[in-house]
Amino acid sequence: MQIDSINIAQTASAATIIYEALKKAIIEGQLADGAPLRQDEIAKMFNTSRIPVREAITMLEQQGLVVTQRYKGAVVAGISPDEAAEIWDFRALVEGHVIEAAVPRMSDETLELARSYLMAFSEGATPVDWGDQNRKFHTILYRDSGLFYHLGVIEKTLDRVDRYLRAQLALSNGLARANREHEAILAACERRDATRAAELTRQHILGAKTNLLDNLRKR
Amino acid sequence: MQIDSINIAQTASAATIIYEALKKAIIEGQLADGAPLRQDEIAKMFNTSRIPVREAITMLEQQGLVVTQRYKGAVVAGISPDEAAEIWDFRALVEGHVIEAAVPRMSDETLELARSYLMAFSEGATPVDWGDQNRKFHTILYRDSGLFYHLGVIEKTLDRVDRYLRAQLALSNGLARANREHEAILAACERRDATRAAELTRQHILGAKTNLLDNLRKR
DNA sequence: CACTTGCATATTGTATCCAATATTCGATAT
DNA sequence: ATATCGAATATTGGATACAATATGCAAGTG
Repeated sequence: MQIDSINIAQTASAATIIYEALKKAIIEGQLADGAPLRQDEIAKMFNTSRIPVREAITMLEQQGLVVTQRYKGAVVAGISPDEAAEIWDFRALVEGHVIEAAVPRMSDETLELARSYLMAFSEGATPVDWGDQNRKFHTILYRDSGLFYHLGVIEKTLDRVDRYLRAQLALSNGLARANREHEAILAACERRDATRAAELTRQHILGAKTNLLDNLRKR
Repeated sequence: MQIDSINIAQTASAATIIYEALKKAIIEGQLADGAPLRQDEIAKMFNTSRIPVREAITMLEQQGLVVTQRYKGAVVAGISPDEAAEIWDFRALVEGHVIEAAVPRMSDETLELARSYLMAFSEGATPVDWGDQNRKFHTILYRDSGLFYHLGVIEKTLDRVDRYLRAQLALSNGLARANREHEAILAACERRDATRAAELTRQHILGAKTNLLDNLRKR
C-alpha cells in the first residue's frame, strides 16, 4: 500500500509520557533534590488517575532518579560529593573505552554532526543549551562503537548526573575549558587516533570532576 | 526500650515481593527466554490484584529483564550472541577496574569469606549452586572497593546475564577452569597484588566469553 | 510549659470495575 | 481448499473506590 502510516501500537502509554516528563524535569533541575513527587498532584497535571503516575514513579526509582519510602512517597534523589566523584570515575572508565572502540568505525557524517554540536555548544546562551549540546556532542562520538549495552549504561549514568554536569559547565572556567577540550577530542577523532581520543576523553571527564568537586566543597 | 523490634516501614510492598520472586525465576532460568508473563496468572499466584503485578513488571522492564509491548504484555528478554559478547566485554572492563580498587582495602574477613565461597563452589552439585557461589565469590572480592555505583551497575549486569553465566559454567570444561582461575585471582588478592588480580579477572571473564560464544554458535 | 494521646486530614497501596486492544476461531464466499 | 471477515474471548491499560499508613494539630495530663 502507498499510505504514509505510523505504527499506532508504538504510541506511548500514559505512564511512559508521565515518566518522560518527570525525568526531563528532574534532569533539567526544575525539580530540586529532595522535592516530593505527590501522586495526586501529578495525576491532576496530566489529567489521569494515579495508576500511570505510580508506574512512572516506579520507573524513575529503578533509574535511581528518585527514592521512595513506603506510605511516604517519592522524593528527587540527590547526590553526595563522594557519589559524584565515583560516578565521574565511572564515566571516565566507560566513556574512554567506548570512544576508543568508536573511532575506527566513525563515519564522516558523525564527525560533521559532532562539529555542528560543538558550534552550537559554543554559541549556546543558557545552562540548558550548554548541557544539551554537550551531551549531544559526547553521545554522537560514542554511537558508532555499536556497543549498545555500554551506550545504555552511559545514558542512564548521564541522566543521573545531568544536573550536576550543567552546574559544572556553568562554573567560571567551565565553558571555555570544555570547548578547548572538546575541540581536541574531535581533532583526535578526525585523525582516527583512537588511543588519543580515549585519553583526552578520560582527562576531560576527570578534569570536570575535580572542577565540580572543588566547587561542591566550597559551598 | 528493650524490645526486639524491626522497622515495619521497611517491610516490602506486594509489588516488591512479586518483583523479587519474578526476578529470581528469570535469573535462575525457570522462566525461559520469550516466556510470557500473564498479569492475571501472576496475580492469582500471589493472591493479589493485578496492580502490584504491573508495578513489578515495570521494574523488570527497567532492568532489561523483560520487554513489553503495549496491549500485548511482557515476555522474558533473551540475549543474542552479539549482546552477550558485548556484555562480557563490559564486565571485564568494569569488574577489572573495581577489583583493582578493592585489593588495597581488602580485609582479612573478606579474604576468608571468599575462600569459603570458593570451597562451596567446588563442592556444589547443581548449576544453581555453582552460579550462586560463583557470584558470591566475585561479588565479595569487589565489595571493599566501596565503589557503590560501580557495584550497582555490576549487580544489574550480572542479573541480566546470570542464566547464560550458569550455562557457561555447566559446559564440559567450565567448572574446572573456573576453579583454577578463581584460585589464582584469590591468591593475587592475598598477595595484595591489585594489578595482577585485575588482569586475572579480566582474563577470566574474557575466557568465559569465548567459551560461551563457541557454544552459543554451535547450537 | 513540656509531653503525651487521640482524632482529623493527607497520602500512599491495593482491589475492583470498565475501556481499549489483541487473538482465536468459526462462518462464509470465491 | 483457502482466504477473508466478524464475533467471541482473552489480555492489557486506566479510572474509581476503598484500605492502610503517616502527619499535623488540638486537647488533656503531669
